[in-house]
Amino acid sequence: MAGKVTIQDIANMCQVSKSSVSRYLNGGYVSEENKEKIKDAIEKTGFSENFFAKRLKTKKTCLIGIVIPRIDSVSVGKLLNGISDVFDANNYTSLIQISNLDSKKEVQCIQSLYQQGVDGIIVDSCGITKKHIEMAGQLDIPLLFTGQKNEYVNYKVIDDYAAGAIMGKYFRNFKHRNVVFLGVSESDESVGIYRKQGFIDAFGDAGTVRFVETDFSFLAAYRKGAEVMKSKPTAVICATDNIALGLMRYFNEQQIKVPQDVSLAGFGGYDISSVMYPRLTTISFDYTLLGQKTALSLLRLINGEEINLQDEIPLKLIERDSVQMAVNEIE
Amino acid sequence: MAGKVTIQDIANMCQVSKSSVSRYLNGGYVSEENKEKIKDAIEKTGFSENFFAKRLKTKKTCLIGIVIPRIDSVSVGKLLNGISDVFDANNYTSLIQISNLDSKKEVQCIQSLYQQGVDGIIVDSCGITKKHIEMAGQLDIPLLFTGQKNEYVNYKVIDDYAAGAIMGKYFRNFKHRNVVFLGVSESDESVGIYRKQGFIDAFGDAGTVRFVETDFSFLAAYRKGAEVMKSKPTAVICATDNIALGLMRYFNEQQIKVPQDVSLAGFGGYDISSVMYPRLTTISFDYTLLGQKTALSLLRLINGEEINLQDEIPLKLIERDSVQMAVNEIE
DNA sequence: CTGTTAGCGCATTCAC
DNA sequence: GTGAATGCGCTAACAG
Repeated sequence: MAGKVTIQDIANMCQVSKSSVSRYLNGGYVSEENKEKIKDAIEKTGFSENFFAKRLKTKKTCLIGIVIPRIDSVSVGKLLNGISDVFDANNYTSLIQISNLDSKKEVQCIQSLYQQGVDGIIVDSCGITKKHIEMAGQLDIPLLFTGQKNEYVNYKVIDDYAAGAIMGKYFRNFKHRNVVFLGVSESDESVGIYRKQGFIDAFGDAGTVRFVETDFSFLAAYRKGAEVMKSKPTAVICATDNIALGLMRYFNEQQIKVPQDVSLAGFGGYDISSVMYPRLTTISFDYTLLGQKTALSLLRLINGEEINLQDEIPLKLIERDSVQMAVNEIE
Repeated sequence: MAGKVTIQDIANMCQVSKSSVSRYLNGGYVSEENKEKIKDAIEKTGFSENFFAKRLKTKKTCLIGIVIPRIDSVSVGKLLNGISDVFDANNYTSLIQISNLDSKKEVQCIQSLYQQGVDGIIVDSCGITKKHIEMAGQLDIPLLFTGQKNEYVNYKVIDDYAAGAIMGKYFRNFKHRNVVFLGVSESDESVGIYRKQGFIDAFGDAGTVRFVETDFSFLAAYRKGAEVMKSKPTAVICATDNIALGLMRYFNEQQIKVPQDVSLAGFGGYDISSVMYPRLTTISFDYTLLGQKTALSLLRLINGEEINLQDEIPLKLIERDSVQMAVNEIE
């Protein structure tokens, strides 16, 4: 029965004009006396304002669009948590659309969100194409990317190159000379290129890095086990914790001991990596913080302010039990 | 620059009235000639209708509210996937709110969603309180619960009792006589009561079932390891795969072999359970299907149709490597 | 401090 | 078939 009462109704009840009610609602000048009356009437009727009318009038929709690649991913979950922390606090509601890791669908989602009248859009992208850049230029609302970066658009990302570099230096110091980097396709620039390249550059001439390509799933990594071990590496660095987990299963089956027979490391710092056995050494990304910063930045953009693209998210190497000093063969 | 063009603008361009444009948009009578002109104008300008104005006018918002307990959970992710399958296909957009496993917040989310003018709400609840029931009665839009059930509200759930029963029968047949059920608090009726009770009833007088309480996190389960093993059970049944995973870490550390020393099983059928070593025997729930059915049911409710509460989701026991026949001590 | 007035963009009578 | 007129519920000048 609620929901049908309008500000006109409560204006009538209080013998005031609806302007006064509107002012009451929006913090304008209203006499104490009327304030009381209006407050009572609102409580009694259970009145709630009509968002559509309000938005139609004010142009500010207080709606944010978010495009994510998939929903069932730990990192996306944390990112979303961070984002909603900020938007909840600022009275924005978010419309979430799922691109299913499809770049084309991603563009469609942006379109659809735009049509819904959102004030701005966050895109957790899996690959920025020319089409994305084109849209970013055409739309009259701000677009902010995360997950991937590109010089022609606004973005807020993890510093994947730096993360790779930390890991590269770590394994170099641990005297590993023959390692495998189990990574993903370069179509995902962040993980496929920057993260890998950071590792390679920092590892430098310490030894050889062989690259094996897989995707983000447990299963694919598990299946790559034999190929990974072909070169008898002393360590395997996986582009994500998930990948490490899949490989771990292969190791278990083959009775390959971690870290005695081979060291293993990942990226991500998911909860799961601390509950595996052995616990996985990894670089943790604070996706929740990334989400918060991304949301904050979008808000700035919406208000016409500038944002700082270089404001990076802290990275932390979490040393656990899956890596040991290499026992180098006599050469 | 797009987004500002209204039906009035394109009406002017075509020398027709905006009524005609509106008719064109909504499939009313328009002459072929005008149809063409309007179509061209729309394409040229990139016109898109203002959702708020439309919704203000038509009352149908085509918006659905969804309340979930957390975002970073596999089951919630799958559920959401199923839900969005259906809503995407029916041109509904969803507003998602996160309750953080807090019953009070859940009610607030429902309120907030209602105020946003959604046509209906799906609540993936972690506990239905009197407040929930009260709201369900007051609101003039349909409310559909999932995750938890209650005789006073509409719901669509997994049959947790049946799932527990399948597991109970399984362990009974496998001759286990001294087992531990590592479950969660009864405040979560579905998992805490029905799932457990189903197990106990089906296991029956085959032996003793000791109950140990934990929460849904890996870590808590890991910490309960010692308490779980105190009674030297031949099998541990965990209320979720996550819980099994946490316990597994304890077993690994303690050199307790699964399934040789103790059998282990979970509920959920998450991907992760197939990549653990040993692979976890579990009961898989099709959360995606549940999501689809839930969404479909809400649509029916919105259209004033009846829904079938008893239409259950299929359950499947997935036998893998973590359970073996009990080697019973001579008695 | 308050009421009156005028739209926001659209769908929908109702005459033509 | 089409256009003019009306109002959805609300905010924002504007004069009082």
